[in-house]
Amino acid sequence: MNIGEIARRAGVSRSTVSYALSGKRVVSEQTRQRIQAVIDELDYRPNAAARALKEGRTRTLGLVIPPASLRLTDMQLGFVASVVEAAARVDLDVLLSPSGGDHDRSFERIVSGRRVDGVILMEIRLEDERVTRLQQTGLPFVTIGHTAHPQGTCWVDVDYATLIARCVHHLADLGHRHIALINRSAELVAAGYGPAQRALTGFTEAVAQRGLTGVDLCCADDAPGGEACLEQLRDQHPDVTAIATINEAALPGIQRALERANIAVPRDMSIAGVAARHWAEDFRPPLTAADVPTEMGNHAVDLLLERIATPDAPPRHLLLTPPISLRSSTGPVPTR
Amino acid sequence: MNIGEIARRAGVSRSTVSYALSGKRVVSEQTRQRIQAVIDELDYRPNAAARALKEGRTRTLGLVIPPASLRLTDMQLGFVASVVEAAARVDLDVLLSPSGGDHDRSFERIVSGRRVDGVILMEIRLEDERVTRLQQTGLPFVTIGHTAHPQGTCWVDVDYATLIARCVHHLADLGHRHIALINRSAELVAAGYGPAQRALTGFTEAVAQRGLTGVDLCCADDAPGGEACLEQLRDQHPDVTAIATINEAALPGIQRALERANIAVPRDMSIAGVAARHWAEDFRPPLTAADVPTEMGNHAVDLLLERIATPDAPPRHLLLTPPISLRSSTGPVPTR
DNA sequence: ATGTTCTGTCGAACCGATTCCGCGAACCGA
DNA sequence: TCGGTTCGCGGAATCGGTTCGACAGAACAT
Repeated sequence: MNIGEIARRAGVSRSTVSYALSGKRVVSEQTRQRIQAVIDELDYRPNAAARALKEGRTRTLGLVIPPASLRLTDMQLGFVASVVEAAARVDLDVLLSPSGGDHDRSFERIVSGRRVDGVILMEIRLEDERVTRLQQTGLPFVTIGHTAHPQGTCWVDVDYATLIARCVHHLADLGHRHIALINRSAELVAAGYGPAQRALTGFTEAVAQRGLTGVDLCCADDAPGGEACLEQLRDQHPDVTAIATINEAALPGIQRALERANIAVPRDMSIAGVAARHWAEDFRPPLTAADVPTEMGNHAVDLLLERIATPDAPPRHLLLTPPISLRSSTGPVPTR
Repeated sequence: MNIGEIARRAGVSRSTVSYALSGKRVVSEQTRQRIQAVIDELDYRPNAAARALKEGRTRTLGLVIPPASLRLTDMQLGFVASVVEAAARVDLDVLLSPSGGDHDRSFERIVSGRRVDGVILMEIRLEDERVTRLQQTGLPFVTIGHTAHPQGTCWVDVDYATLIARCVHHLADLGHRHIALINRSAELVAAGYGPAQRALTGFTEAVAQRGLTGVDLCCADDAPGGEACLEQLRDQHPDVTAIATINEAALPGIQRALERANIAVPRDMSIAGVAARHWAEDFRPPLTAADVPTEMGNHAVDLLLERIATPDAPPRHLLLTPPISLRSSTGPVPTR
């Protein structure tokens, strides 16, 4: 069922079929219709491999995700979904590569086998060999999150530093003087994971600027982690009246621990943070938070398409600072 | 950086390079080493499109997921992850196709453009045109979940009917006489979504068999849905003392509603169900539940590889019935 | 010395598309 | 009637691999 078969049945040459399909040269209306009839009848569609070979592009985007063993967070999942959706809208397919290490077979296959026209890299580290590798090969790429040296690359990221700082300012405006940051897991912080690092930076600066006392805690990225972290907080820092957090997965545990300890939100404790909308809305009471834009994947695809079209244009960045939605989890500092 | 370049630098013909790489013909040890040296130096890797064109296979699997707009459940996400992981283990890539409708462009591209060697279909409906389409084309495929006429196809599924029946029997053994089924959303049930349908069947039969009174409720697949559903249950069926559910996403809401109403689990209400392990373990108290095997994706990949290797072998099924893990959410019926 | 087998390599065809070059027919104005 | 332009189409090269058949030279048997 190849183009030759179509050509034979329509009584034309293969090139004519190709031109009729692509419209890159004029084909008389009646031949075009004859060809189209045969194509419809046989349900012909050009072979992707042959086309990719000749054209030098695959109409496929690579999406490098964290290895499957790690459970993806809702936020990450949201990225994947929006990338796939955005790609589908412009008729591109998405090839998945679960790659953690640096010389991952799947990553190499995709990159050096020219299986894709461009790559979107999720969950990058501050120093990331995959970025260097991609720069070597010259394959267009966009990262979600950015490295320590983000000048030469194209990326889209959430401005965690600013967002957490805004949370701190908001809480300080309400009179809170002792604020805790509930960060991501200790491993991630130790590994130099960008969002965790930048949240800490933003927190520290804002706290200093407002002359507050701040404590920062690492917290495993799940409900039990949140519970444990809140226990620790109550134990070691009883004077804290407000929490800022970027650890959405810990929220259910935090909530549970608060309820058990009979700490009312926001009467006894205020909480603000950065989280995917549904985490914030599921919290009781609904969480005052900057909703992490799920359309980040769309932006990444847009940037990548630009980059594929004009590889020599200076790389563009996108640092998103979504507004903080005031819900009901923050209030004035308790009068004791 | 193609095979010709390697051949020239190594002073051999292109075919010799190919044979040295594939080992399909003997190449003298010294030429092999010379070729390998050049390959290492230039970091050469064969072009995937050219290879796919000649070999007639792409070394890629297609994974058809629900459209991105619908938030994937944790269970579905687990499938995706385990499929990707299993594929990576055998050096296959995974192409994603977010396809809901029947004549989805992305689906058609993958299927008729011969972009993949086989397809894994998630979230199929009882009547699913995509299955018919795949049967037409002759492309090997495996479904996760099965249609109304599952004889001719290859699938892997969870035996929701049996699992829910077991939950009912377990609860009946504990003395419960009034049991509620909290099913998936009304839309899914109406659409003939297999798991929801089979859960209902298993529930109805088991309830009848044990002579119990059973009520079944649909419930939106999220925390607010669970809350609402439990309110409804308390309101309309106050004599229910036990719940069976397959709606893992509603669990947090169910828990919240129970806590607010001061209904202790399992003292006042027993709950059992089918859920991904982490939902069950996050529940307070930990949920007695059949843990949906995350390795379902692995099984799907295995079946698909078999099918690709021997397309004419009779299709195999896999109906998984994981054991119910007794945790602490079920107990004897309350004495009033 | 001659025929046979075995080794290692090469040349060329092929997979299925795209695209450049050029050819014949129709058409036009002079 | 002739030269030039336009239109529609066919032929052939090409992308980068794989694989089949052939073939030179060495090794071996007769």
